Amino acid sequence: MAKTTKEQSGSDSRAIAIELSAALVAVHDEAPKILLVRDQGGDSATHSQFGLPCGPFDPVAHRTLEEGLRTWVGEQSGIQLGYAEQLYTFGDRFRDPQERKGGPRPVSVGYLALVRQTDLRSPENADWSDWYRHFPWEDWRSGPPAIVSQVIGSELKAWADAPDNRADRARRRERIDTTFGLGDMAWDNERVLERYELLYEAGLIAETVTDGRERANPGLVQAHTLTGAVLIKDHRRIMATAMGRLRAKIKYRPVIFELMPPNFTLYQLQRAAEALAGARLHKQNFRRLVANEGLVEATGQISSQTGGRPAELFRFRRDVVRERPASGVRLSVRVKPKK
Amino acid sequence: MAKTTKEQSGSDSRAIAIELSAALVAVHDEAPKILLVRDQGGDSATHSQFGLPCGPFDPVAHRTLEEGLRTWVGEQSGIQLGYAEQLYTFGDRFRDPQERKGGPRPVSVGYLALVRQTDLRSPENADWSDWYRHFPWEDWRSGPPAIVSQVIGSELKAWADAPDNRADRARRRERIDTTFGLGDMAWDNERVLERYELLYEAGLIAETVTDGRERANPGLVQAHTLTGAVLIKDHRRIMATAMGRLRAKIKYRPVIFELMPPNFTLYQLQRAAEALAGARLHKQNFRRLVANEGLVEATGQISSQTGGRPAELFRFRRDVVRERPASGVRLSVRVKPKK
DNA sequence: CCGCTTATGCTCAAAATAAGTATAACTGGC
DNA sequence: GCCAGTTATACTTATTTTGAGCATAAGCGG
Repeated sequence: MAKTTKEQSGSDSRAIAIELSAALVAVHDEAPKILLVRDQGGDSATHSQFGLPCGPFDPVAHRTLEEGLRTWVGEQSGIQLGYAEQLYTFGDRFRDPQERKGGPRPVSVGYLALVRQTDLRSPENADWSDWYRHFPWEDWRSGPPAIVSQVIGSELKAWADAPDNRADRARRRERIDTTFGLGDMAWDNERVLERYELLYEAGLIAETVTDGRERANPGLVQAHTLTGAVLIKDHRRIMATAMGRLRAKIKYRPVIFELMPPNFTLYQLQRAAEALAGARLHKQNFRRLVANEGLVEATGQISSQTGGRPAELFRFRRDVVRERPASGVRLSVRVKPKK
Repeated sequence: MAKTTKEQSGSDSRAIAIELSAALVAVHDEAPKILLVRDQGGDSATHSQFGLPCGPFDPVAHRTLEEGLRTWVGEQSGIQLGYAEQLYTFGDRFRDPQERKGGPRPVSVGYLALVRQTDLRSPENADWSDWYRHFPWEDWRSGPPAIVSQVIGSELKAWADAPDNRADRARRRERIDTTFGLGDMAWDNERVLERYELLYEAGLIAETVTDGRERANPGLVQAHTLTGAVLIKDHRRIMATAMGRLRAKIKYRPVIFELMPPNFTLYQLQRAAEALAGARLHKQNFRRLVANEGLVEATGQISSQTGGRPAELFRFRRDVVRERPASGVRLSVRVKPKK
């Protein structure tokens, strides 16, 4: 063959490799889950063995990018994807440490996919991991997470005070306030990626180190273990993108039903919404909203698994997609815990 | 070199070429504009010579995808991009007719970029073209466009009636109603891509033919000239994606100011919003909205170019990005023309 | 000064939202 | 069987946001 070993191993600096990667999201036991697969050999740089299901795009076998993605996910997890949407294409230099060793430039097309509770098996070499294990600062369901006030807050302040230039310090402080909802700013649950990137720049998560960036604050070695479980390569960034997109999307499209079983109580639905949003919702208003939008219809069946008064089971009204294309679960996020 | 001619010319069926393409949008004279560049040689399949500025991604020269895009746009149009965001990555087989002749699989990362009126020069080999020349059915500023009622409506009906299967016919009718806002459905100005794709499938636009798909209705040869000006390859699809995204985004992020000069009257701002949205807005409510959101501040200057009472000039308040990160020009689209 | 145009301030009703109160219907413990 | 605890569901109330329009202000050309 004309192909040289050099090219096959991808050490041609002009080489590009397109990878397809998927953030598979499900909700189980009131917790949002993401599917991780064990990487063969692991990524010595991040000390992580887990990453998102992914594989190279094959222009011969794959008619579309999405088809390729479905194939890889099926192969690696045994799951036949339902809902999937393209998220973002990641192409920054050195996304993958392998590139420094002469590997090809890795360009990754990331997808968000939603998996129904009922399709939730744990396949070989794959596991459903709690979202918030990787982003502990994103879960505000029982008030401001401890990690924000205890670790992130003070360490970010140190980072903000580091520059010699007064204006730079002000800019950093401002950015911290907006992304983390400090001062008189409100916490915006959609800014997942911005928060991740801020922590990255501030050197508060493990990826900063493994990517060979200068650490802002050298005293933080174990802080990494506090700031969430790491994935290989930049997969945690992809995950942050997926999370932000999903939190935004459930507000204006009825995608949350892609995660629910066929029949559910309104409270189960609310729990799922809360799990994704990372915040509590007002129960009565939530059900009024869902009802008024015509998103669900009663089945007549009753569930007595609730622990209190039995609840009626509902199902998603597929018609709404037709009737009111732009409906979703607009949630008024309440950040303060119930007293 | 180990590279074979075969590989260099890209006729290896496993080859992939990443292209970066940009939809540069501006507003001028109350019309939305998009920058088109002349393609060397033209695209014989579509009989179009124009397309979006684009170029191959170079993993050596380009540190990020966006950087590569900025380089190409600068080279082809002389414009230094300001605001730019990634849109979507297009990778379907045969996006580019060249692929049938053994060319590499073209994967294109599309961007939406906003250009300020003041930066609006017409560069060599490039031209600002009216959006609605390519999507005549999208402009509802003076009521339902003639093309929808006269051509598209009836032709789509024919397409819907074509299948033998009753259920298929119903599905098609339903889809037409939702995407084009017929029946009791409302016109949703964001569904630009869905409308484009429906017309594509129905064989009502030139791309259907050039892509080698079966034509649903062979009597439509000149209808193509009615259904908007074509671009090379799938660039009109990228443009539809950009348009839809922009229409959605101005409602919740203050991106519209990326298109405005530093100082403007509120009516100029409204005109720009209307040009993008393709619909008229209620004037008093628009200014109340903009004022209440704190998006603008008065400059004290007065413009007497208005043709009536002089208007005060305003400027964008950059602070809002900090204070209210999620604000935009929420526009209640009024589709019916003023009587 | 008149008729035309656009700017701007203000009102008013309808709808949507946020935050409750009140009551209903189940469970388990005794 | 009754009570405390738990969840479900109906309804109320105040506030805010929207959609639509009236009225007046301030320029222009004649």
